[in-house]
Amino acid sequence: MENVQSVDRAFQILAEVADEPAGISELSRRLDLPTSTVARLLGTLEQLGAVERLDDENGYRIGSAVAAMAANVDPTQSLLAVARPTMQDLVDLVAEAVGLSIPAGYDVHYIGQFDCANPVQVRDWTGVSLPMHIVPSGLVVLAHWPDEAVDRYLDRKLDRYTTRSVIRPDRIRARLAVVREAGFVWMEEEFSEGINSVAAPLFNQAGAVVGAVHSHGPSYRFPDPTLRDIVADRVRWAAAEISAALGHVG
Amino acid sequence: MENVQSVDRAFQILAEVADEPAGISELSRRLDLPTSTVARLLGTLEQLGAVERLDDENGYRIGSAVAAMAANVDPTQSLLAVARPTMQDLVDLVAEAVGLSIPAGYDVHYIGQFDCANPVQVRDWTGVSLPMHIVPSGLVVLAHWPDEAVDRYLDRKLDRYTTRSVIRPDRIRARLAVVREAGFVWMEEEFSEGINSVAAPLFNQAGAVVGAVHSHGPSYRFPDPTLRDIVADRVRWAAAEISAALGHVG
DNA sequence: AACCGGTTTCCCGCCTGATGGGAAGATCCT
DNA sequence: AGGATCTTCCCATCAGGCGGGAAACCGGTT
Repeated sequence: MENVQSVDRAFQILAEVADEPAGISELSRRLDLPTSTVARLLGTLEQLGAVERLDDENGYRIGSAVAAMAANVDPTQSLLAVARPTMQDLVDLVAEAVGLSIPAGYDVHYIGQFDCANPVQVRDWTGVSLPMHIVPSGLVVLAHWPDEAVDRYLDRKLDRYTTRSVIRPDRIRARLAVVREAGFVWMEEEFSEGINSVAAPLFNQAGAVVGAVHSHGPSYRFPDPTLRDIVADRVRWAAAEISAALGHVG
Repeated sequence: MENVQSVDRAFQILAEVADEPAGISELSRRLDLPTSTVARLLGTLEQLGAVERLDDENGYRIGSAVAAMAANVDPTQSLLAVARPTMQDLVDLVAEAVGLSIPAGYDVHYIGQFDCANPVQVRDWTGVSLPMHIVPSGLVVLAHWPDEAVDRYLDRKLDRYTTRSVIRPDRIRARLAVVREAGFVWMEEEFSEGINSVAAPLFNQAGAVVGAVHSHGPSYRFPDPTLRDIVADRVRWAAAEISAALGHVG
């Protein structure tokens, strides 16, 4: 399939400008296009509201028309798209599969997974929903809910998935306090025999928890006892990175 | 300034698809373009990730690449862009100036105003920040904060702006309960002599309050006593509309 | 199986309109 | 004032976008 050159180039420019604002000549250098071409395309994009001129210095930034269109994107896809680059980095950093999930009622819903190169790996849980107290992705979400909401969650029958599942409300509460403090949590074979997992929470611009990043692998090799803290740190780093991309500060 | 035709058309398509998903021939009819042209442009947009094919039926929806780029838009601009069409409708419905604000610490920050045709109008407050208890935009935000946060807010010196300003914590608390119930609030000359205002809260996809819509006008004519409830209803409608565009459900 | 209205995909010759070089203008340093 | 670096404008050239139309495709109906 052939592409329309000018549209292709317009989006190259848009992507570049979205990444960080720039002027005509800088873009022309970065994309290796004639300045006049970049100027013309930018002019068109500006008139469409896809880019806006910076008021202080000269240059362009991504415009509000893009935001207006993005409002109609499926929020799940949107989160995935924002998270993708960081998730891919994380796969390399922890050398195990990493996944993304969002809260859905009393469950966490797995919306994406990025696998590692290792031939032995945990199956892809994308599309599956699980109770929050059973998986670390759920626990980190729960840890940032208001007390009343947590009360409501715990005031129901809590399923056990393995012999190691923690289902006593008071013990879960104690865990939540620890999680809030640490910013991540490890869970070992509490959801399924043979799988360990670690997760950290994602926050949006308003400071609300909107999902979680996790990494999981077969318990015989994950986590390597000497790397336990390092892996957790990297997952937490990825979560912070994605939160920042969502507009979260601090 | 001349525009690049193909880029222009690509964005027409994108805007149309963002508004609601559609197939090639439908778009070609709506935009009055040859189907082959629409097909070619859509093909390019698809490859760029700007649109995605619907999996069930045939047709396209807005793609995640747009969301990824939109992540870097200034959130203020983004909210304004999403709200703009509704705000403009609201101006016509209430025949007074309407404005948009976001919470910023203990203040609300006015980020945009749309004026009415009337020659006598309230000045544009864009860029100004005011304490939450002084303006209805603030009160509706406060009404949806967790109790602890409200406690912290009220446990400070609360400024008075006019003789009618309400600054007693217990009276503010009582108001918040009413606001939570009603979904809007009127305030008359509590911020400035001669200005009345009504506001309703905006919620995002996660259900958190992210701002407010208000309408304000000179107290000698606004609100018309017989239209008081109707105006409030319309402001509430606009807020619901914008919240829906932000992904809020219910 | 053959038909049919709707779709999407593909092809290709035409000529528009995008392209890019270069000049002129603007802006900012030193 | 001069030079460096940017943006804006102009214009001849021809690449490449254009659109008509044919072919393939897809469900539903007889």
